[in-house]
Amino acid sequence: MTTQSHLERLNPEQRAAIETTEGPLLVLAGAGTGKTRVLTTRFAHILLSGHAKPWQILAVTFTNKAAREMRERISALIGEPAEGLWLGTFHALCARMLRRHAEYVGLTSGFLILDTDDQLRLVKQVVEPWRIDVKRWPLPGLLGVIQRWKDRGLTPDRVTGAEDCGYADGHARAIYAAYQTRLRELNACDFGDLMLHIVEILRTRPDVLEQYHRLFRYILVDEYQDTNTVQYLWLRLLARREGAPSNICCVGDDDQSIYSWRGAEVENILRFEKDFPGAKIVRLERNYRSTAQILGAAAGLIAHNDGRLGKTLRPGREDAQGLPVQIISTWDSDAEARDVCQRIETLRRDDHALGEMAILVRAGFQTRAFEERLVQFGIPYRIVGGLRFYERAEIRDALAYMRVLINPVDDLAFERIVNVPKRGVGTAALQKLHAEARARRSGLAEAVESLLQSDGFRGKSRERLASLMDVFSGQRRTLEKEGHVVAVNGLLEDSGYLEMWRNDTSPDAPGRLENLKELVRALADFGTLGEFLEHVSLVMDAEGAAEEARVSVMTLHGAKGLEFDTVFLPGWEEGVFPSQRTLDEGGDKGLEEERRLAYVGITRARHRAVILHAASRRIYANWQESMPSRFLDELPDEYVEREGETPTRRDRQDYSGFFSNSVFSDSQNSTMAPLVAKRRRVSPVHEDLMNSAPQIEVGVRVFHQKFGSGVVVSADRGATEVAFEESGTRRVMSSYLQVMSD
DNA sequence: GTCGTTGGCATTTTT
DNA sequence: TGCCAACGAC
Repeated sequence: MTTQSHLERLNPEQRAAIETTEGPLLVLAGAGTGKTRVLTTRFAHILLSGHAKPWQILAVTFTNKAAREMRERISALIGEPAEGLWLGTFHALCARMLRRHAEYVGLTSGFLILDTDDQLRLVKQVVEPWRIDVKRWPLPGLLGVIQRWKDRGLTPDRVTGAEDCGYADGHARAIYAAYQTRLRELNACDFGDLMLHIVEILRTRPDVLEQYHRLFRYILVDEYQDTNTVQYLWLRLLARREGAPSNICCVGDDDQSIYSWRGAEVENILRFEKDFPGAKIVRLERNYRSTAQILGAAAGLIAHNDGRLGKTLRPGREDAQGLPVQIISTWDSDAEARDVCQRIETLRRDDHALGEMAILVRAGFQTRAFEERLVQFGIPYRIVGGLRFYERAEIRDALAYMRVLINPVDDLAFERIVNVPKRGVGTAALQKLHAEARARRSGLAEAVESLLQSDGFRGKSRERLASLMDVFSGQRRTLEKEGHVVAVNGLLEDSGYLEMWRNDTSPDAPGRLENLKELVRALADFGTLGEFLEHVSLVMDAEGAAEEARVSVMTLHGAKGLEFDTVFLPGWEEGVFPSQRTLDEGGDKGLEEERRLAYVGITRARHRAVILHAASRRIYANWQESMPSRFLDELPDEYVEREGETPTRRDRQDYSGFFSNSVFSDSQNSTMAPLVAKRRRVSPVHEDLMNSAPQIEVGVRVFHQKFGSGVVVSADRGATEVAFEESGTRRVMSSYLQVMSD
């Protein structure tokens, strides 16, 4: 096996990114520039050229999917299974390290990893002495505050008073400390702790750090732009070795940083050269995915952001000429969905695979409209995202049963299942249980046994709880004798859990049973139940069933890293995209992140990108007028084609009042926009209309298709405020108003 | 303790 | 508009 063969068919930049093995290296990899290929080939290159043994390379990703893909591709390159590598997600790798040194942070190596439900249950307990008004300070928000601190590498003692920003009346820091104490008592970690604890250990135990410095000769990091502060600290601790070069290679794209709200710090990538002196930077700019038009449109858009490291995607393919990016204006969100479906239909007739089309939305609520239409059109689709496999209630329940099986003092799990199926244990009984457990200084399960003996339960609930405890002890014996698959089957059966779903008449019950079957099937792939649970808490994700011929509907965030022949990008309207909330909370930074999200969206497309916006959108209960997104104006004209145009911001002034006595009679039939005019090609008829249009002024009576008649309260450029008779005062676009002649 | 009703509410979510 | 959570009635 020669190294050379792997370096063939790489462009010079990719080659440089692979062959520059020594010293810090930042690979700025634009969308579709062969990032994964570089990462995996680099890994293989280091191995095959004898620079390091497999276990001396640390390779970090964010998602399990990325880790899996990398592992597979490395296997293919080196011609053997890639096992025993330090390759995985930040969290999985940290968990692995933490199991080795858990005692330094007051845990044992068998610590439990909590899911979000557990966290909530725990914080609920912890917060009690503070008598927090949970209406004002919802607990998930409190957990969010704590999580942000953990993202930044702040243990409770590192949180300053000023940081305690007032959530929960300034008690957040104290609650955080108490929460951490409880976790320790339970020998448990939440996700944030996996990073936080190991960083704390590396910070305070030079001997441990030294151990890893000797171990890891090379570090590879994927999606560096998405790292948060703890992750950055962890990498920096590991990479900066005394008297040796920092062989850290970070691959990322500052233009695709879209997770700041989860604690990601774009600054990490922007600062790379300062953090790692002598760093080299390689830019991958040749895009092998998209047509020149798509790249041009995306480049024009992202150029509006400041503070970029700077990178311009160039078409890398010969056949890169293609269609312009289409911008479609529609009357309302229904028409938008209909339009997309019709286009999908047309493409399908022309033999385009449905699996190669995607509808990428800004927010989850947008999917519903598409779902309905797709059903109506009979187009197979799948909603990607939503609840992942292990987040489903039945899976969590089953896992909780398993956790109690191998660990009778796992109170969080026990609390979850003690009354599922119903065993007559409500809040009162639960409180009694907690009291008993506290008194005996034992777990809840033991408290149940104790109360059963002392007649603490009556009637049916006594019977059922006794039976539950018997099932657990019985299946624990089975576990030893016949293994975990048999034991778990027995447990779920005898506890009545499966029966509960069989008796459930709701339409999703069969699906849930199917999921449970799937879960039990997966058990067999693991040697022990403990291994399985570890895997599940860190790694298990919905491995989508083989790529079917379905249109994908997902959020822009969810689409990162994917590509499709055709991408539909609906809802490009001010307030929706860019999202009003981001604008309010994040200001200019927020806007830039939204723009990056738009950039991510466009660059998912290989051949066709279709952007849509609607003039009127139903959000929850009511219709809202919406302006075209400013991003539409930022797309360079030479790469786009506008159709069914409503005025964009740029020409709103010219067009306002434009349609007074007209026009949009057949909004229902037409998937075209209400306005027939095409940009920059205003016909004489239209000009005529424009000139003769009565002015919309304050006090004028107007009519609006959706809101009926009303009186203009204020008029300002395109946006006009109208007091409607039926629906109150609203801001609407004046081009949708007809002036009523008295 | 369970069931039904009401009222608040509603981005993005790699682990 | 539709969902979930918290509360009140049996």
